[in-house]
Amino acid sequence: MAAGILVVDDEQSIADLIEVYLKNENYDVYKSYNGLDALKHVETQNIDLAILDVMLPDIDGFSICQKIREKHNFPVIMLTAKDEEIDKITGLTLGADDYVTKPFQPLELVARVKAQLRRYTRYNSSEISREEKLITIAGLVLNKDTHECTLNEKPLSLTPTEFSILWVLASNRGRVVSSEELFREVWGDKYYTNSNNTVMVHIRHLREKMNDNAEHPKYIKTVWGVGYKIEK
Amino acid sequence: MAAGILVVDDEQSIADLIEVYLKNENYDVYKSYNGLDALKHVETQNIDLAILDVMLPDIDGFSICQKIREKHNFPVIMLTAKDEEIDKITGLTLGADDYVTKPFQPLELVARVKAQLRRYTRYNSSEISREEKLITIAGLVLNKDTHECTLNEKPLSLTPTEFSILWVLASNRGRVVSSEELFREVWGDKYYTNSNNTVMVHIRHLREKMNDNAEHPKYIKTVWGVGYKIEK
DNA sequence: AAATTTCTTAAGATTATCTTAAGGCGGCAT
DNA sequence: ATGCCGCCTTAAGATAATCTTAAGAAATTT
Repeated sequence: MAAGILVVDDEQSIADLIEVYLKNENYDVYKSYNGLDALKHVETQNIDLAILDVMLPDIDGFSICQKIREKHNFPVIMLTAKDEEIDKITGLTLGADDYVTKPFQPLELVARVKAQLRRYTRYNSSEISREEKLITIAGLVLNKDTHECTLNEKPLSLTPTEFSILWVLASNRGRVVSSEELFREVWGDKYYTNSNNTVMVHIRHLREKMNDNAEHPKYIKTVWGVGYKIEK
Repeated sequence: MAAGILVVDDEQSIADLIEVYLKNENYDVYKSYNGLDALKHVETQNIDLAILDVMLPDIDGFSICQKIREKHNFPVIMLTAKDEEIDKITGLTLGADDYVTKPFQPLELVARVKAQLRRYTRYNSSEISREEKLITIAGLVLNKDTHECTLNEKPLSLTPTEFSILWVLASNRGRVVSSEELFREVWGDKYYTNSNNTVMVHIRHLREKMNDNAEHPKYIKTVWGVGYKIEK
C-alpha cells in the first residue's frame, strides 16, 4: 500500500502543486486548506507523513504538529516563508522532523519526503507495504491500532469481538461475508462449529450500539441466505 | 482470467490504437468513445484498470474517475493533452494513479498499465487468476460478491436460490442446462430426486421478477424436452 | 476473591424462502 | 383431431434462516 501524505496549506495553488508532484510518485495524498480539516484527516486516514504550512487561517502549523505528536509518530515537514526565521527553530523543537522554506523546488520537497519516509518506515515495518490501520465508512471510523471506533465523531465502546467482526465487515465492504466466514476470520478456523449463532448475537449488539435496526440498516445489511455486508 | 481494461477516448483512432496494443498483450479491452458508455461498462464488466481521456463530449475524465472511486478501487490512468493547463493536471487530485500526456508512445502506456496492475493485484489477490464475479447479459447484471442483480439499472431482489439458478444459467449462457443439471449445481448432487418440480417453480419466479413471460422470453428460454438456456 | 464485563448458548418468535401438489395449458405424435 | 406428456401457474403448508432475549459461563478487572 502506498504511503499516505497529508498536505496542509491555505494557498490552494501551492497545496495543489505539491499534490501533483506527490501523486506522480504514487503517494496517497490528503489535502487540506485549513487546520481543522487537517486534524480530521489525521484522525480518519492512514497518514504516514505530514507537510504543514506554518501560516494557516485557523490553527497554526506548530499547534497541528503538537496535536499530531500526541497520538502519532509519523514524520512532519514544515513549510515556512523565508522571513519567518526565528519561529523556524521553535517549530523544530515542537516535533517537526524537517523544514522547507518557501519558495521551494518541488523536487527538493519530494526528495525530503522520501528521506523522511525511509527513516520512518525503517523503524516501523520492515516490509515495504503497510497494513491498513484505519477504515472510514460514512461517519464510521475504525482504528485497528487502538481498537477505537467512532460514529459521527461520537465514540462507540465496542468489545473486542464486536470490533473484530465490524473490522472484517468493514475491510470487506461491498462484499457479502457469510456468518461462517466471519466466524473463521475472528475466531480462527479450528474453532468453527456449524451450529452456533454467536456471530449473529454479536451483530445484534453491534447494530444496537450503532443504532442500526435490522430492518432498515444503515451499516450492517443482512443478505438473506448469504451473510452480512456493509454497502460500499 | 485476463485482466479487463477500460479505454475511454472520444478520438476513436486513439482508443482503437490503444486497444490494439492492449489486445496484443492479451488484455480484455472495453472501449468507449464517451463517458456515459464508459460508466456503464464500469458497472457491468470485470474491470481491473481504466484509461481515461480528460476531454470527453459528455462527462469529463475527472468526474468519471471520481465516480469510479465511489465504488471500485482499481487503478485509473489519465490521458491529458500537453496543452491542457496545469490546473487540469490537478485532476490527479481526484484519485488517478498515473497520467500520460498526449502524444504518447503506446509502449510506454502499456508499460504503465502493467506497472499499475502489478501494484493493484499485489494488494487484491495473491493469485494471478481472478474468479469471475460479474456477469452481464443484455441489460442483466449479476454480481456474485454482493449477490446483487440489476436489470436495466433497476435492482431485482432475488432469493439465494433464485440467484444461484440465474447464475448457473448465466455462466452457461448459450448452452441448454437441464432441470436436473440445474438442480445438482444449485443444491448439490446428493439432494437430487427426479420427481420434483422445484427448479421449475424458481424459474417461474425468476421470470416474474424479470418480467419475462414463458411464451416469449427475453432471458430464460425453455428448450422443450431438454432444459433452459439464456441466449448468447 | 469479588465484581464486572464480555461471551456463548439456547429457546421462542418472526419472517423469508422453499417445496409440494394439483389443476390448467399447449405442443407433439399417432 | 385427440390424447398424452411436459411445462406453466398458483397457493398453501413446510422448512429454514434470522432476530431477539435472557441467563449462565468464561474471562477480565478491581
